[in-house]
Amino acid sequence: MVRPVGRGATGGRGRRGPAAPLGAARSSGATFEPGGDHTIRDGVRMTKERTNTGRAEIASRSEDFAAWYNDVVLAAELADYSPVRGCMVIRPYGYALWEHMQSHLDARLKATGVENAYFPLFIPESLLAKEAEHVEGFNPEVAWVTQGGDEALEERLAVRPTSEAIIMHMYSKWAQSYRDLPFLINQWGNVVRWEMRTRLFLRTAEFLWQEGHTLHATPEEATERTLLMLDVYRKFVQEDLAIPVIPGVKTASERFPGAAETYTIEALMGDGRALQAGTSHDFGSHFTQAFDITFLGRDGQRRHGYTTSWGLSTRMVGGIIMVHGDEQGLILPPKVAPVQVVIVPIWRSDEERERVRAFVESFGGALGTHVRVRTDFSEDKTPGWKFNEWELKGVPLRLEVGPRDVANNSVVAVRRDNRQKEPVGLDALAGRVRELLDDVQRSLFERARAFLEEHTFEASSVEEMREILDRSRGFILAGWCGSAECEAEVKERTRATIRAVPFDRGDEPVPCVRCGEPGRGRVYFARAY
RNA sequence: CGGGGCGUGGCGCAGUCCGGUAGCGCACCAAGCUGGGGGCUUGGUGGUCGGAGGUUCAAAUCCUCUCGCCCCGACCA
Repeated sequence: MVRPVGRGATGGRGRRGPAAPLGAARSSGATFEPGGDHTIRDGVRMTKERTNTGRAEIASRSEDFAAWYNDVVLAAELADYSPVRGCMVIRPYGYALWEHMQSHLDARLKATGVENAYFPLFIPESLLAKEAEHVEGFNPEVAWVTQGGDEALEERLAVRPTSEAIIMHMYSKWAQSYRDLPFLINQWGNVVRWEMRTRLFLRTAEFLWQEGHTLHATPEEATERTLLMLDVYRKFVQEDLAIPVIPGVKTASERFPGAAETYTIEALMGDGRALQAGTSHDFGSHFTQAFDITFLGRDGQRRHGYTTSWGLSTRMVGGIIMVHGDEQGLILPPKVAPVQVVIVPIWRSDEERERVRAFVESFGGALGTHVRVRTDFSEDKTPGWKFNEWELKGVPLRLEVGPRDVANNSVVAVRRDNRQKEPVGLDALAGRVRELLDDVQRSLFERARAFLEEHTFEASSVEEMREILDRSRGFILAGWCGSAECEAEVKERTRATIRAVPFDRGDEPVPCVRCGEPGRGRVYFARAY
């Protein structure tokens, strides 16, 4: 819900006038915040005498994170609700962000030898049903096509919830000899999962992602691939999206249907809830057995191959919003920001405007060859309005250019993450812009890393976990004996799940938070999206 | 699937209890003044009140049915 500004909303920016009388609260109710006071955000009613500035206002991040998130997505024009239940429209600004994410990730995937291809959206039921755990896992959320035109189909078609089935089918056709292997194929596309409850970017019935599928001659090679791709994700998310992650293994209950092992990178959102940022699955020979994928080895023996798959979705757009955003709106990591630098010209008279325009043109073009620059010369908005608008949209760096700057042969640079202003002479502009963008990228990561560290706790009992989760959400490192019973019990009592069993948990025996039996090292628990 | 809320110009809402022929702010259009943190004035455009039935002289308002969306819980990238 996006409301006009000037209604005395809490935590708003740059608003004047007395606080408006309180109206009906948001229907959404309270959201709990780390260390927050659990207030319900007050929706505020319009009054006739109040003057509005007419700009979209967003909820306070600290008071109602969920409402803030929705408001930011809508107000920054990343996405909008569609007439189709559970499906959203990704708007140009949001799609541009996704495209930049794609190009960074795509390059990283290709650097490991992966090639892109495209497989059909429709998957015959008989194929989907071949791997038992796989069907069972996805059944509840599969959308089916039963009719084409006026004709009922002989076999119904699943709208892919994931593409293992169709790709394994093709792999069985293509795999002949060990000389053909490995198959390293990635697909950028959409999938459909009939979700009960949806949220913009975080969980929609249809979403965009990439899914990579590989086939190998040996289990070792498949495992190596699985871990390699997890590391590609880790680097992409940390270096390009500036989001620190915890890599690790999923427990059996959190494992992908049909996988022998599922690996994950887990990120921590600004409200202290965890988000799975990417997953990589080692299937062993589950799928090659089910789909009869065999090849002839060097020794003349026919044997089954080993497969992997790994995916990262538009959900990470939500991750960027929830990790970096602030009360003013989005903050985008420079590497993937659709607009990295926005130039806001300032003028009073027509004469000044033309002088400023000429000045901007004198350096804007050159700057634009290095970074993604947008100049906002629209005449119907004041500079102040533009400042707020582009901050809402998360542009990492703003250059203010007015008559004073023209006179000084300089501009005023303002970074989005901390709003620090500095004058920059034209001769140093290109270099300084690059430095500032790099520094914003770095600072965002550092800030997020500090947040993650400050919100990672140790607990030695379930009670203690509950206290921590009530007081200040985040990751909780705790001992776990390895049993599904204890895992389920903890979930039941705390709503926190095991997000990852870290690779570096050490050998120290630690008593299980629930039963006290020693397990190896500690695992990460959290309430998750 | 359970619980809650909401559908009235593009957006946000009032009006619904107590029927009388639709209103406010913003946005939008025009003009002028403005412009270094969400400007001001004046004048305008725009709505079969989610849909279908019904009651009535008269329905946004009352009755019945229906569709959709959002939020909160159980499942999931």
